[in-house]
Amino acid sequence: MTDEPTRRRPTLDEVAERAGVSRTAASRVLNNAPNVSRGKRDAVLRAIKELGYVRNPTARALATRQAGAVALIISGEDPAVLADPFYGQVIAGASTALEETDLHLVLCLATSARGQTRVEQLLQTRAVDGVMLMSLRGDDPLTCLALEAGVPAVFGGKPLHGQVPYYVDVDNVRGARQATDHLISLGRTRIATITGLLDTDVGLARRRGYQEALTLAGLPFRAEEAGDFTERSGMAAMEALLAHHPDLDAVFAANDNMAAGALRVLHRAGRTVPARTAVVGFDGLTVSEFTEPPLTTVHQPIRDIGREMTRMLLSLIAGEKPSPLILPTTLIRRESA
Amino acid sequence: MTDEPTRRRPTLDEVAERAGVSRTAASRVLNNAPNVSRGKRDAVLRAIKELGYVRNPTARALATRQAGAVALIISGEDPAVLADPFYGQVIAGASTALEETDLHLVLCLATSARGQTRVEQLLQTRAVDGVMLMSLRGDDPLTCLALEAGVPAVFGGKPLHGQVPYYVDVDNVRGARQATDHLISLGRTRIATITGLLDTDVGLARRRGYQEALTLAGLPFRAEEAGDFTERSGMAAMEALLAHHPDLDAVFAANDNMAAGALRVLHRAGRTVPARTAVVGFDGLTVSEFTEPPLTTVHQPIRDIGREMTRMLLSLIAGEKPSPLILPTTLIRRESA
DNA sequence: TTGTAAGCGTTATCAT
DNA sequence: ATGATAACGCTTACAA
Repeated sequence: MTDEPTRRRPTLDEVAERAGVSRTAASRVLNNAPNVSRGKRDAVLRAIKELGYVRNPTARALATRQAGAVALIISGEDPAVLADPFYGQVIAGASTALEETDLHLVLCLATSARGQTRVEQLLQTRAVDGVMLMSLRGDDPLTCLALEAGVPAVFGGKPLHGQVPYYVDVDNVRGARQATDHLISLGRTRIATITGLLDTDVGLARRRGYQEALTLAGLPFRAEEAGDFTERSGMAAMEALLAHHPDLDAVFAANDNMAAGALRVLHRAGRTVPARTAVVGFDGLTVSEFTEPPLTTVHQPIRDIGREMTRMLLSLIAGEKPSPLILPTTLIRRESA
Repeated sequence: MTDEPTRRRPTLDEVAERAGVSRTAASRVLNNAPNVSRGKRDAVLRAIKELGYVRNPTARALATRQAGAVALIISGEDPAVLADPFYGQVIAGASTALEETDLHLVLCLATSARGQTRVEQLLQTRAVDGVMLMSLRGDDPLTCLALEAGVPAVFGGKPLHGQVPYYVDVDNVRGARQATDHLISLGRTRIATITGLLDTDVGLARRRGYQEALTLAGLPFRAEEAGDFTERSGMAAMEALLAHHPDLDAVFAANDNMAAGALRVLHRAGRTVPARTAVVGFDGLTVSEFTEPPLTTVHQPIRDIGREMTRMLLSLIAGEKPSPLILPTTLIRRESA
């Protein structure tokens, strides 16, 4: 019972010796290879138990040339991006998917010069068996770096420029149209939008969905203000919209955070929601249930995005050629529109 | 310019050969050891550049017996814990602190049986050089496992049972008292609380702070309802409180999420905030700025918690004996109380 | 300052 | 089925 604080842990050789077999045989048992007799297998298993052997993952990694880990790389201007609960969901999805395997998840924030550098090193040294990349901005050098590094890479959301072979995305254009169409079906005719970052595919796609819906409905009114997906930017954008277009009767915000910011501004401006101004968000985060009023929003299956990115990456690592995946969005009607 | 898809990468031996020195010398340059002549160093550096050498972290790890990574382990019932933006902040803090080093961050969710098992393996195989553990429940086996595994471990928040030598925490009792005292100073006398999980130290400590404040103020009124830190539980708790104590005039919720849930219920019940019922939360998450009305809350420096846990772990890994750290909380006055 | 040689703890190859 | 033997790519005494 008295465990030494740091006793050297047994090696496979010691297990083999104790079991009276070769190290090779012991290794075979560990990797449950077929070609090992019942007797020896049992002996090895017993020795492992008696010695409390655990295999050294690093040595294994060196010999197999597999890192035993994949990375989730989150880009952005600022570590504060993680304040967005969106990422937590992606991480949860990825993490759950990895539980089936024996791969670890390493998390990288490429949100500073130093962070970028470290990600580059990660890619070049092949410290992981594959990478998932999220929230890349338009000209993010990471896109190329990842592609050129030759490690399996899947993207969360299409990067803005260039083609990437493997990605998981949602149909942002369609989602934005669902949102806008809903507002139109409510009889709104002066619908504004708070866009996301316009140097990202999501930002652009959601704006396009908004524009298409209006065009198809033959509505001439247009009013756009750019945000950056944060609540604060949503407030600023809403203030600007109100200043320039006091006659607007609805707003489509490109995500829930910005919609929440917009709601505050509308409230302070004394404009009732939805009576005077209807609001629709995008994401379906928990926050959208607890704004006042609760937000009508376009739900995207965020956990699934993380899960599917991971599965796609595993498939890629296994040498397959998976197809890109587009997940569906659904409109959730609550009280804000 | 035509890079082969998978060309074998040069080894240190090849660099050494090219530079016309021993592998040992090359290794010394890499680890910028002092004992290597200017001339050889330059030659090695040049060879590295010409060959595009990057050192293999796995081999290095095997030789140095250091994994080159630390883990952040998040416990809980359900991967959904990550929906709480709280963790994103901790991760951001940890990640930023690690940028200074060459350690990677591996993220583990011990939120399922499988997840628990994998964490155990992580600990036993020493796949990381140290671990940070968060949100441990009262009898979480992880506490002991981590302690017994003999890997450097720092806890985020004191575990409920037993003593742990290294942890970073905030003064939850004091924070809760700040909140409750504030309500008292507002003239409220029938102050209820929505507690957090009562098998965690945070949950208990914040309840204690609430109780102490009332006792010191000589207020007899008590009304408690337990939540689990989620918005939904905050709603349920608020409903129960309203049912049993319709005369309450203030609520201290043990975190912002639950406070947000409470606000919704109060609103639906037609009780104005703060006029009829004042509300104070805890955390100071972004969400607290965008509830209606914005939440008065006890801010805790979440990013700093992540950062300090990391620093403490690094210090521990370096063989030092850091002292536990208690970070301060501050009351942020907004409109809800 | 420099290099030789011996690890680090596995897995993979190839006879037997 | 079995076991030597040679990788895997780096660090680190120890000796010169």
